[in-house]
Amino acid sequence: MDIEISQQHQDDQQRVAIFKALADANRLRIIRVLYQAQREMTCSEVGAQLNISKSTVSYHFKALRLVGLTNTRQVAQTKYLSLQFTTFERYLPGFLATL
Amino acid sequence: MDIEISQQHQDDQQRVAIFKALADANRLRIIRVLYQAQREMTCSEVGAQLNISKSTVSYHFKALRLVGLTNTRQVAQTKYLSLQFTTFERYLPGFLATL
DNA sequence: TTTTTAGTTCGATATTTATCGAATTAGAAT
DNA sequence: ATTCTAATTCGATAAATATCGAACTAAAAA
Repeated sequence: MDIEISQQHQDDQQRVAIFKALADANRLRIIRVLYQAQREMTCSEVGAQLNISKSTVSYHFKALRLVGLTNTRQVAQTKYLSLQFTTFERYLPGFLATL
Repeated sequence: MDIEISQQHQDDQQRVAIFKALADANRLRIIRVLYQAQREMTCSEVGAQLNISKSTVSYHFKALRLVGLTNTRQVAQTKYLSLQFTTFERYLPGFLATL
């Protein structure tokens, strides 16, 4: 019983973190761009497309990555971002399709 | 085209508001309690169950109501809260089942 | 080796937010 | 009319967050 409760509590921590990550217009835009492009994108690319400073984009990229909503693949100094679909499936099944 | 973009933007405003509303452990607990109870609940009732002060519960109730995640039915000075399923369906289909 | 490029981190700032107890409102019950 | 009950609002406070430009790091290119 205690185990179940604390498990639920832990899941809530993760849910809160994920919702926080999604509760920002720029991060939603980043997710949409990635979803619609159906491919990886770099920091600069997203920054240019959405007209946000590179430091801010970097900040948001990190926020998304930290809660497991995105993946990073690094090639030299360039980082490619993509959606981590399993996280969406698990915590927000059907959400991406609503974008 | 502009119409579609601004429509998308407006939807994002709503999405951000909804995610903000869900990005709080106490509000998630309130939603779970309402979902599992499968019935309306009052401010006091929820406050007692979750051990939160009544002013804080009232604050959270309002937050949930303002973004359309819950309904209120008032009887005299007592307010009964319930989930607004249509909002969940529209913006977070399948989410409630993950709780 | 110098210069360019991609991204991160830092410092500063302004805004938002969660929380509580106290005061308040409005209705119910005595 | 007084008292009790349910909920909201207020004031204060502490914590989190988004943003930018500037400084920095590390790798690629020249």
